[in-house]
Amino acid sequence: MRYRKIPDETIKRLPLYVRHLQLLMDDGRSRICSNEFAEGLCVNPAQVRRDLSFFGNFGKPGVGYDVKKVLRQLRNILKLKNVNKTALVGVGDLGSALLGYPGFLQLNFEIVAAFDNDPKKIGVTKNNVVIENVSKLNLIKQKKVRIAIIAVPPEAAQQITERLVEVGIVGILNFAPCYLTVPKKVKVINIDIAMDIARLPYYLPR
Amino acid sequence: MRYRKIPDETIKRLPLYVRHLQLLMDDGRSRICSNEFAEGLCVNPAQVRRDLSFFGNFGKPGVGYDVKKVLRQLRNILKLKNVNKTALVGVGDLGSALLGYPGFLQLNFEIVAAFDNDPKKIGVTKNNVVIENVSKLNLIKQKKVRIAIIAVPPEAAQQITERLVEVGIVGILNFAPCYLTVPKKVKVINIDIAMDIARLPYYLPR
DNA sequence: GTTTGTGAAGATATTCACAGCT
DNA sequence: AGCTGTGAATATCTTCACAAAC
Repeated sequence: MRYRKIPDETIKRLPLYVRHLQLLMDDGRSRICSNEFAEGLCVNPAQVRRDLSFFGNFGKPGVGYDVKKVLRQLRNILKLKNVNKTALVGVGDLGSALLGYPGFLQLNFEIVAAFDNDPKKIGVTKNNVVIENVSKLNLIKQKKVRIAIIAVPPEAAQQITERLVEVGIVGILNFAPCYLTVPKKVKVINIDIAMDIARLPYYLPR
Repeated sequence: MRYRKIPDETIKRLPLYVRHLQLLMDDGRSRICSNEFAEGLCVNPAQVRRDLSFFGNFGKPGVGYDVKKVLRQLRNILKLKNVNKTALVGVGDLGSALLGYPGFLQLNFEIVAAFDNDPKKIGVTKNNVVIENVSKLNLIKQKKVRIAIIAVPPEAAQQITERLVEVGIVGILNFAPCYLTVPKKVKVINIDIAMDIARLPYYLPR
């Protein structure tokens, strides 16, 4: 394998591979070939082989891939081996749902701090996390949290973002329906639910 | 303009254009050129022009685009002009949040039916919608609903999907962390929150 | 002068197809 | 024989750059 820039599209698929490998392992499978693996994920087998080959020669010709080994490698590449401490800003309906979302824990993410500006919510404990006033975002620095989830209204999102960057956040999962401006070192991933549903009618018949 | 298959990537951007045009209109702008429009969305101006040109000659050389006209056209293309009646299956934390999500109404989506299998929830009214037993999915047929949001655990998602297709659903927004198998006529859009956060640590420094 | 719409070029991503390893 | 890893071919998407429209 020679060095090449790893495509973003590859990185997007790796978590899917991790989840599927986890299922295979739970099923007691120890080996898998690219054909069967790809079929389970509805992707092209060559795609799987190329994606994996960016990171090393994980497979054995004539045999396939060792489920456990590839799983370990991918977790390592994605930096999911150690707990990723995460802060949540905005504990409305969506934020509350995210606080209890089991998918995060499965991937080794832990929400260790939550913030809101509603006096009625501050001090309340939800899913073992005490909701703090947004004025106390400094707690993020103390707790050395580097990842934040933004679930506030769009008007507030940019200001919150800037304060999050100040206290050391370098990765943001943004649920607010707006574009965030951040320094180059900070990575933002946007989840814009309304934008996704908005293109659904286009594809429908009649 | 000659006919060409419209790229999926273009369709993904149209809802963003709709939202931005809405903001411009609320600001009282009546015209906009591709340069300024693109800047507001952090995309390339040529991209905007090409995206729009797939659907007709919306702009005037030397002048730009008429905000109102393009907004109307895009809403038309995306089939957002009439109310899109939507059913929600699964009224847990996430489902509840979606029931109250203002972004849907802004785009002309209305959740007209909600289903769950928890006896404690059935009969309860949330956001003006009565939660029904999942055994009553037939209501979807009666109400002529064509779009559904799935917010159930992954184990239940495929079975629910099949029943939804039986009662006439042709578009699905799937929040369950799994791949759904559907007939060709049915369009599925997946929102997999855990998969999005799972690639965030990869991009972080150190 | 300004800005569109688009052919052509460039960039990126996917898939084929097969040499080479087990 | 079975399967990987990958060069080459293909497909898809983005951006440039400019003639034509206003």
